[in-house]
Amino acid sequence: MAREASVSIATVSRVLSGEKTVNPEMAVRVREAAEKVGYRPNSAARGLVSGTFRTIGVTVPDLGNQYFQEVLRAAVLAAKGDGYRIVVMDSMGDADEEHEACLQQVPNVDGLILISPRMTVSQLEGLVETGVPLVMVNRVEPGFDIPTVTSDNHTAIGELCRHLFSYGHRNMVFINNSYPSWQARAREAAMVENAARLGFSLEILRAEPSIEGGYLAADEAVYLSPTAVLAFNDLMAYGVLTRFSELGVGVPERVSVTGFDDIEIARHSVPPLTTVLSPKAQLGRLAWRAMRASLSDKGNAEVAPVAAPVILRRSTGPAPDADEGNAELGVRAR
Amino acid sequence: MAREASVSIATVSRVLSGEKTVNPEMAVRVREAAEKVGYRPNSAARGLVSGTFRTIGVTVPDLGNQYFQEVLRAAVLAAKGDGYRIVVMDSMGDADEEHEACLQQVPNVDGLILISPRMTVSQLEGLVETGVPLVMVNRVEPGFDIPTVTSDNHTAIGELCRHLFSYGHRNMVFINNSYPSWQARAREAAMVENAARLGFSLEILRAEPSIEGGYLAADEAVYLSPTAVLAFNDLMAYGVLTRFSELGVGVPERVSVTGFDDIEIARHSVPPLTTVLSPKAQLGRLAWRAMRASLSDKGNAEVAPVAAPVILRRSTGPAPDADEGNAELGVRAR
DNA sequence: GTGAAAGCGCTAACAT
DNA sequence: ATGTTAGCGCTTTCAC
Repeated sequence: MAREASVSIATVSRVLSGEKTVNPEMAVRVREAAEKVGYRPNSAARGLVSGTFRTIGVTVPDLGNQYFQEVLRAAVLAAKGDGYRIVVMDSMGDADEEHEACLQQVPNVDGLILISPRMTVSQLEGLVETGVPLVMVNRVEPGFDIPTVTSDNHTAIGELCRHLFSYGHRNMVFINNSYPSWQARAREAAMVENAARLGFSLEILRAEPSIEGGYLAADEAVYLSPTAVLAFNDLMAYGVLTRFSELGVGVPERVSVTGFDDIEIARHSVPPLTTVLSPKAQLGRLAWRAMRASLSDKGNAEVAPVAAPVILRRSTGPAPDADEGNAELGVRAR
Repeated sequence: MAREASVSIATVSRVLSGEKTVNPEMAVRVREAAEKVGYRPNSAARGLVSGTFRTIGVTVPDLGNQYFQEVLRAAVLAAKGDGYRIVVMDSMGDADEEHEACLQQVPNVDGLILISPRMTVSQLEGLVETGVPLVMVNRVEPGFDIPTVTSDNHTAIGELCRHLFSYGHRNMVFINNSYPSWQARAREAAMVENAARLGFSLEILRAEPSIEGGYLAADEAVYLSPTAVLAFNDLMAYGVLTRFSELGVGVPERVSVTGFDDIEIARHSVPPLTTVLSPKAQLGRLAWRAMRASLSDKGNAEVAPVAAPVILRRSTGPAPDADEGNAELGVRAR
């Protein structure tokens, strides 16, 4: 390729890196030659010398959960807009795997976005020490100076509880993520707080954050005879719905059910799920924006939590044998 | 790091590449030093000189579809077993994007696995010309000497049609993937063939391969008043189910519905979905096996299609006003 | 504006 | 068994 256009390799490099200091007609010649030979710069070599890869790595705990997929997609799109590529790593929920994959990527990327990371604090410390720019999504870790983007679990759960409470619900079960993620802790704390403040009884269960997890937990939940079951996420809520349908437990006549995230399935369940709209696309975009800021070395601005509105659908209704009360908070949606 | 253990960098390289020709106690010293300094070999540099990256790239058209996610996961696991890493690219259904992403990865990977690739034949040709080892999943392209792994659509659809036919169904609608993928063509051809052979009337619709796509196509389908609706995949079938539930169309009393793939959602829909179990994990494993064979330069063994059994659940039943006939083919499952 | 040359962090000969 | 050295394909000074 160097001599296909009869120029030096330095010039080729300049042309393909888009430097303006090249004779235009020579640039054209180079580009044509490149096209002809099918030449593509080797990005490994390029990264080796320039120390920049125009690539950033992202970890997610579960690619099978559409929630992460949507956050991811927004991040990919935003990054692409700035000429960056994203490579994805599915940690499959394993902290060590996640940590190891990150470490492995470090020399090949300009930065790492950790979505709902599960690695331990000391593993996280190790990552920070490599000096790679980091952005965290859905996890707040005090003491770390890492740009962080989250959604406002606290307000959302407050709204959800008020909604159910105003419908007369006084016995609720919260099926939390069995993995002690930051989100799990945050939501559980908010639930406990609301139970105390509003005055309703609350039981907490734990299950795998998947359809099957919710399905399996539903029997235990129904045994506690609540009038409302709140699940950690939509997948679990969906599993609960399925099991309730099998058990003949009417939703929402006998038990109201809520999810979290508002993924596609929430709109399409029977009945459609009342849930919290986690602004997935916005989280993804903000994550990229934070990363871009880190790369260009702007200060690590701590971003405020993104608002997460409650979406009312038909899986929630008045508690059996209760006054209706003032039940219309939030937005009715399909 | 070179002198942290007071050895030459070559020795470090040898130790970390696991060569046995090193003095054990020196190896230990090196490993300890590496641990201490937090040293990790730069895989870009390593790949640059050795020409091998222990990494392979995989493209999928839609990470949001659990189907692809499961194939992927199996491939990742299998590859990891051989010390290979996998990086994922989501082409978001766009052929050009897919092609471009592949080209970009070529200098950084040892091979590429294309899952349900959508790029044109000439784009595929371009990829082949780079000389990168390729494996295709779910697409057969005559004239290309690319190892290919597929599932047996033809037999599966035959079985599905026989099942419905024996239940008395004579008017079927097939909602195909609107994107003309190889799978779409293969399944449509099989449907047409079965309609002709068994003698039932068949209408073909097209829709986006997603829940929403099926949801939207359901109205059109019901307008054709079939007794059975077969969807290209489970996502679409699920959307059909949702819409039918809204429209008050009883499943399976009035219309039977089937999907394809057997992803988690198929077990958990109301009613649970009769579908074709596409052996996702097996496809992923075989893809990796084929890649490994390519890398070690075994001949490109064309693999036989993987069997895809029909799973009978409650979304299919006797056609209205029809004799039951001999309806029990396949396996009843939860 | 362009070419020559140094070197990014490694591995693979080749020496010792 | 270990150290020395030549590049892998690029970008980036530094001359011209």
